[in-house]
Parts: sequence; structure tokens; C-alpha cells
Amino acid sequence: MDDQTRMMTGLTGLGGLAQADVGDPDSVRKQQSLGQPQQDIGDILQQIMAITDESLDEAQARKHALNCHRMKPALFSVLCEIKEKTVLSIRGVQEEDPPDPQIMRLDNMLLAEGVSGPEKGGGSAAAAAAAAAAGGSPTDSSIEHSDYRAKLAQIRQIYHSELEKYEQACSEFTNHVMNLLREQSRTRPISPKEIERMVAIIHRKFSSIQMQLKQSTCEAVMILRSRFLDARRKRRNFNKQATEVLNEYFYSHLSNPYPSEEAKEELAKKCGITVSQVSNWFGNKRIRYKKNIGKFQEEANLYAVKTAVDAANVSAQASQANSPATPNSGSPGSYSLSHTGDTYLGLRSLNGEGLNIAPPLQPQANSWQDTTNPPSVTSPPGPPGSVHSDTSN
DNA sequence: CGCAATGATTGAGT
DNA sequence: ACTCAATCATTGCG
Repeated sequence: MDDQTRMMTGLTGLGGLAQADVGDPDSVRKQQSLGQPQQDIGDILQQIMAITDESLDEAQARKHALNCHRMKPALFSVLCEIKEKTVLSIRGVQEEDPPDPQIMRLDNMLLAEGVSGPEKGGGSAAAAAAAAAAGGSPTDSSIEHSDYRAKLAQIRQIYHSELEKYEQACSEFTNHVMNLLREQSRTRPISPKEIERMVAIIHRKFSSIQMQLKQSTCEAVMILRSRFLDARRKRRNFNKQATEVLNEYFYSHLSNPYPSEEAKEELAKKCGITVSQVSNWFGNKRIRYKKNIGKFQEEANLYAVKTAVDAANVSAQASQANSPATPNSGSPGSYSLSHTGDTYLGLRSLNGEGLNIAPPLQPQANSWQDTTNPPSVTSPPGPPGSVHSDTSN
């Protein structure tokens, strides 16, 4: 619209034949037959109104006539001239097309979920991770697994077919517009740049539609995930052996039950769970132990005995190998032998598995539970004392 | 079914 | 980044 008005004003300002013949047909009529302006205007209106009723052939004929009009080249050059003056303002409008961060986020997520990536690649990886996190029976999880995969595949299929549809529609529409513009470029100057710009506009419109598709696909995947893979829903108790290993470590480091990263990895490997599961376990254990020490008394004693026996076995073997070695042998843990509650009997060789990488012992007994825990009423003599007394026999 | 146990998550604090 | 504390959601037992 803006272009058109500019052209018109430009034409009227030029004067001469070009204006009279082509730019303003009304004035032509005025010049030729001033006597009957009313009727001429009526004619023109009639023609304009009739345009929509014309058949395609008639329209083509009219177009052809216009293209062959003797003044057409003149009009064209005038239009070019006008364009020359206005082209700068057009140029300023374009640009600004960095990859939309939101669409990138969606793309990344779809890729990560295996919806938009290569077949089955990401999906199985995510599912495998979920299975590992579940840590439960493999048969059970693999059933859910395939269920999840089937649903994911369904989503993927819908996504792809929709995407294809959009892309097809987009290219069809773009082609249509380009043809239209090319056709029009015979009568008015349209640079390839402008066609490009128009195409970019169309693509932007379509990509916003595409983003909606991606967004809803993401939502669907999220729902599916929460339905199938939410760890809370799929919680499995750790197996007995794993719990035992974790408890052994916990009670043998009772004064400082904070396994280092290495220790966590070791424990994770031994238990067949992930490091973060080990962290979770220790977090839960610490808080629950602290909350009700009395309740865990029995457990603590049990593991104290267990560890003591293990340690005794190990030390027996060790003393066979190098008998003169002192029991303490300068280990930082050994000084707390008396009453820290840690490392019963000061023997930290825990199964000889290399788990003795625990952080340095704290001189104060169980300082980790001192924060909000007033000497609990429920805990009789405190765990360390009883642990020690039990094992020392 | 109710309940305790338990693994995971979340939000605040450091 | 890690821990704590509270909480959620599930499991397993009586």
C-alpha cells in the first residue's frame, strides 16, 4: 500500500505524457472529453466493479494488453526511478534474524529426548539412564521401557508427519508467492532481494507455527516422561546386599558419615547404583539416624559386630604377613579408638576394598549431628558408647 | 487397607 | 556444589 501511494504521488509530480496516459486514466478522459465527465467516471467505476467478475481468460487478455501497451516501458522506468529513491528505507527494515533461543531450546530438548534426532538413538539412551536410575529388576523395567519407547515413537511419528506437512505447505506457499512476484515484476520493479525478503517473512510465519508444534511435542514428551520415568513413581528398594554395603560404610564412619567423591563412586560400583543414589542414601540416612538415634541402635550394633568381625579377619591375615606391625601404625583414624564411635576398634580396613578413603576423622564424637539435635531423650547411652562396648568384648 | 520404611525431589542455607 | 529438612510417592508388610 505504501509503495503504491508513493508511486502515485511520484507520477503526479512528473507531469507529461506518462502521467496522462497511464498514471491517471481519469485525467486522460478529462482531457479528451471534458464534456461528459460524469459518464466517464461511471464507465470506469463499471469497469472496476466488473474486474472481479471477469474470467481468467479475460484477465489474462487484459494483462497482456497492459504489458504490450506502448507506454508500459515508460511506466516501468518511472517506477524504477521511484524505487531508487525509496529503496533505502526498505533496506533498513530487514535483518534481525538470529536463531531464536526458545526454538533452539525446544530443538535441543527434542533432540535429547530422541524425538527429532536419528531413529531410536536418544530414546534408548534416556531409557537406559532411567533404567539405571531405577536400579531395580531388569525384567520389570524393560517392560515399562518398551511401553515408554512405543509411546515415544508414536509422538515422534506424529511430530514428523506434522512437520513434513508444515514444510510442504510452507514451500508451496512460498512458491506461489514467488511466482506471483515474478509475474508482477514484469509490470513493476521487484528486485530479487525483495523476493528474498518476502520469502523470509513467510518462513518466519511458518516457523512460529513450527514452534507451536515443537512446544506441544515437548509437552507431550514431558508428560510421558513424568508418567513413565519419574523416579519417585518407579522407586525400587535397593537389594539387600547394597543396603548392607551402605550401612556398613555408614556405621563404620559414624562420626563423619560423609563419603568423599571417590568413596561414593566405590560404593556405587559395589551396590550397582549411581553415585547420586549413594548421595541420596547417605542424605536420607544421616537425617533419619539423627532424628531417631534410638531406633537405629540395634542396626548400629549389628553392623558394628559385622565390621568388627571383618576387621578382625583382615587384621588376622595382616598380622600373619607382618606380625611386628603396630595396630595403630600411624593411621589418623586410630587415635579416635577410644570413644568417637567411628571405625570400631580403630580398624578402618573395611573389607579391604579400598574404601578407607574417608575424610579425616573429627576429634569430636558425631559432631555432624549436633546442629539441631539436643541429646536425644530416646537414645539411651548414645550409639558410640554402646557400639564400642558391644564390640570390645 | 493402613502404616512404616524408603528412595527421590525440592527449596533453603552455606 | 553440597547438605539439611521437609515432603512426595512408592514399596512391602501385617
